Amino acid sequence: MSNKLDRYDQMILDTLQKQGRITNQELAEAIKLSPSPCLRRVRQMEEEGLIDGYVALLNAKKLGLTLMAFIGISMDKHTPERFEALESTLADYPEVLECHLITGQSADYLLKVIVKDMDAYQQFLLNKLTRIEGVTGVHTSFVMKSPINSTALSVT
Amino acid sequence: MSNKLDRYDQMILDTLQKQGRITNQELAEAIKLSPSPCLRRVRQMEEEGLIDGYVALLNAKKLGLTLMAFIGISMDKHTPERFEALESTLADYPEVLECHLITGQSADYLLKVIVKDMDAYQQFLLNKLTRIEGVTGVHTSFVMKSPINSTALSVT
DNA sequence: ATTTTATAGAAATATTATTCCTTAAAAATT
DNA sequence: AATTTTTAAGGAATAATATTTCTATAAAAT
Repeated sequence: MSNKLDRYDQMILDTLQKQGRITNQELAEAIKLSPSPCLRRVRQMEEEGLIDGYVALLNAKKLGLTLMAFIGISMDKHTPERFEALESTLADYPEVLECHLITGQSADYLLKVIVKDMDAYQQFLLNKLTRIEGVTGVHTSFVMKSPINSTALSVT
Repeated sequence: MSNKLDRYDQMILDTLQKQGRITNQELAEAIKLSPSPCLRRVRQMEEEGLIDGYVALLNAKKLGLTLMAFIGISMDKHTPERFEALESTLADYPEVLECHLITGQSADYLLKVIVKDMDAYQQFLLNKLTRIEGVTGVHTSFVMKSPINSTALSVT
């Protein structure tokens, strides 16, 4: 763990967050370093877990997934059993991209969900979400547009 | 646009959503196809825009970014000018990972924000968010934990 | 000033991507 | 049903890239 990121590391992370499949040679050129030390730095940050992984981002619309929603969920009891059961059930549903335990609302969880259309949403709600033990309330906010949708964190 | 994804395409997308930097040879092996047609398929889906791009996902905690929040924003007027001004202002703030225009709440926008700590959050709120023209209300939900946090869409 | 440590750069080698060509299978036409 | 057309797979050669190893250099510590 040789913490503290210098300029090179920051530029590497900035670049990889935008172009995850850039070649090491192009990356090295972009940050003005030769390929060997550039690759060494990348590998070390991967080792350290600073870089969690690499993923392809798909176009939801082109896949026919046109409806995104945020769903607030209220629970009857706030016991670990209830929470764990809900979390592991949701983990098996591909519609659920995110599940956050939150403060500050009547809701306990906030979900981000992507489905094909309103019909699929209804199915998800009726057949999956509301059938989970302990779920007492559900509040849906549909997404009309997402002017910002990034995965890039600030490394400075 | 030769739509309709066959099994090979689905497997490619599934794999690339998990391992965005897998080599073409390993990918080909994983889906039981030889490297040439495998690469052809990947390139075509990139061309079609089905694959939006590739990114490295960083570990927020290890970067010192320990606080995630969802923020509901209410606006005074629902005019295009107000919306555009807010959106372009927020686009310049690296703390803001997502911005969604939503239905179903008193809020008009839902933001996903990641900052270093509560102090940084307060700065963001006071110096940035609440200074934007037209913002009348702000409601924050802090994230305690995120048992599910994925970018992978279902391709079946 | 000298040793130690850390990191850059160069070059050789191994691996991978890419292109081009051939072949096979499926679809369409007669 | 046979033939043509289209589509996509597989193989092999080539180009590009990653990876390793070694050397040199610069910074830090003694």
